Amino acid sequence: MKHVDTEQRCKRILYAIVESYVDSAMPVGSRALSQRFRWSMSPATIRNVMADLEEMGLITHPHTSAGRVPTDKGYRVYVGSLLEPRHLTKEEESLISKVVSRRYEDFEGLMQNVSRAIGMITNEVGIVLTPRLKRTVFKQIEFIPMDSSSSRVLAVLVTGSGIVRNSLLELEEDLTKAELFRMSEFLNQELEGLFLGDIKNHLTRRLLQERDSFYAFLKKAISIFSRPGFLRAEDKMYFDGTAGLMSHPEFDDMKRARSFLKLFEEKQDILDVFNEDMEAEGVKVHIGKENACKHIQDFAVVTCNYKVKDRAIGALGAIGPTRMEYGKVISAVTYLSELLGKALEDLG
Amino acid sequence: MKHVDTEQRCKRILYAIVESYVDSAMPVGSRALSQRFRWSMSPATIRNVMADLEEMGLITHPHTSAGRVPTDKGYRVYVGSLLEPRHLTKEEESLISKVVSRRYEDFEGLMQNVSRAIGMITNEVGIVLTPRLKRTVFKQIEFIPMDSSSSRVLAVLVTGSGIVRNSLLELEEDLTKAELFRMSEFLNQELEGLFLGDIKNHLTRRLLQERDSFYAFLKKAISIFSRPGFLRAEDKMYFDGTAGLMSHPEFDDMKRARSFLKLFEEKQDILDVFNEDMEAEGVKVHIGKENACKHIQDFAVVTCNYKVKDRAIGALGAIGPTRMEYGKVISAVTYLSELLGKALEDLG
DNA sequence: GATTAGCACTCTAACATCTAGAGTGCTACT
DNA sequence: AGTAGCACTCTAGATGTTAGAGTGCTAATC
Repeated sequence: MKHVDTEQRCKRILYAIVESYVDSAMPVGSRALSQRFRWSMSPATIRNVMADLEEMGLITHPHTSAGRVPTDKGYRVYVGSLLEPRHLTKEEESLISKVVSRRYEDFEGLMQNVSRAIGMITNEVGIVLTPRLKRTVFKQIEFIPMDSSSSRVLAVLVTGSGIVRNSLLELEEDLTKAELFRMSEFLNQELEGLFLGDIKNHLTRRLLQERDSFYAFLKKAISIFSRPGFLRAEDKMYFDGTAGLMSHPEFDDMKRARSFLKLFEEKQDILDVFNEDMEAEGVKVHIGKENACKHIQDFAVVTCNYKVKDRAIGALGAIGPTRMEYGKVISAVTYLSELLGKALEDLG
Repeated sequence: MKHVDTEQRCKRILYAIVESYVDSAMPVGSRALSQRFRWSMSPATIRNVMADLEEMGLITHPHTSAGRVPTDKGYRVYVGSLLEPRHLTKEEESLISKVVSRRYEDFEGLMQNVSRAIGMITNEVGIVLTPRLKRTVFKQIEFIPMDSSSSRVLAVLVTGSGIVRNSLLELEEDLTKAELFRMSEFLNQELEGLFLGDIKNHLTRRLLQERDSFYAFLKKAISIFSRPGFLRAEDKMYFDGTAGLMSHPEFDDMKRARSFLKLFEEKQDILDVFNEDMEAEGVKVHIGKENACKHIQDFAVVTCNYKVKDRAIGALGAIGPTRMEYGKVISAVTYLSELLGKALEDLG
């Protein structure tokens, strides 16, 4: 008997529906699909399969006589088990290397350009989060007194990834210039190569072994690193491609366009998704209702962390309508996370 | 005879047309206007005046039987001679002080919040340019060697407005730590209070008076300030309110929305307008075709410079459809330019 | 039993037609 | 000069119609 594996066929058809819908944004009918398979199945057969898929909740009807559209769950299956991995084409890679010059001038520019590259390749909005300070390694710290009394001091912190962070300290206890100098010398020697997130613990452990005058000195050091906002608050997010996204037909409805743009003004919702994903390995995809935040539930988010010296220190990705070219987006995000990691390593 | 000054009447009617159209986005008819004037003029009279205004090029018809709409020129007359200055309401001021806390934490946040405040008050996109470095005064410079050989040095420049600018220098000539220290000491004493833009000239003048070993030293100092990108390239632009803007009916056409968003991705066109206006005094308004850049010709831009110690150092403003509440926008932009100036002075 | 052809049915998008109403410009009257 | 009246124009919205794409079901076929 010529009995084809029905499960196999279901998959092929779901695959075709997603691809076709992603491509054209039009509901997919049985006839068109049959053509796509070079008439190896009749429209009627396909209709039967479609009815099954609908039963399973993988596709829907907008209305009785329209074609089928994938549901969030449908996309999920597509991404999870149907989509074969692909790589970027040579053209895409060369486009990226044109936008993200290996020889970056400044840190901000690098972030901006990576987000732009993602946006350009995927036609969705590209997003890059700055490295979490706590996950980068300490390299150097210097104190610059801003007035004669040394009560206002500018701390300049340099990390292994070449990030430079300024922080204005208003010190209650007066420190003489000499003391400040001693402080930086001590810290630079003591903390070399430590992760910024581990510094406070390290110093506290050190404290337990010491006493006398050095004890007070260490206390001061710890208080500096304990200042609120000294290591935090650098959750900066770069994004690019909002204009390009407006060409998608899903934004013909202004209300959606507006709520989408609002995401980028409030930022927090997006940051939450990326921060959460930073822990896990590799590419993560959140489709529609899978998102915890309800403002994002109309959209899909693809994220990936990027690493320096095998340690995940930040995240990047893309966001757009659930109807997106997942294959392309995933490969772009993967590629650029590696690129960014390497770029930051060079800088270190 | 009861003959009213016709010029006066023209003005009143143009004024009413603009106000009404700005408010409702609907072409204004003679009947509605007559009502607005409590029937002190008949629709027919108003029609005659309207015909005159159209002759003068201040208003137009979208089509034969539609009401009138102001032209760019009409808005220009309205802004130039009809609009009486207004101030922000108490509510608006308190909204601003909620968004822009007088006690800002960081420079970036201040910029971001000012642009947000403009956006929220005006319902257009608020824009703030960072202070031009060259126009701020020198306060302090320090050099931090990044490796033992001192060939890579991080220069930290602090200005009078509290801006801190980092710049990684790759020095060809090796400078010993001692030399670097001498250099910063010398510069800090020599340049105190100078505008950054004047530094190179100042040092060069100084050079002519000196000779011997100090000559070479000065040469090195000059070369540092001559590095491309050391004082430039900080043309950063903050903006906020793109989401709010999408509620304007003029963006129902996605193509316009897209071209508008593109302005903020390319940035340069907007920067040009603001940079140009920074020289002139007070608020500047560019309406539609008045803009040199053709991508902006569908929109209106309101700009104002902001000052620290009576010197214009940066610019801020708003951008939106030509149909905007010019009175409100102008007062918001004025108010916030003063606020920002003061905030930066406090920081200095 | 799996697949397909055929058919009746449904729904939408696109087009054409019509109408009410708002607005105009002109002319003649006050 | 200002106004009322009137014929005319144009659009937005309502209504009606149709072609086409798509479905689901049943019966025939492999």
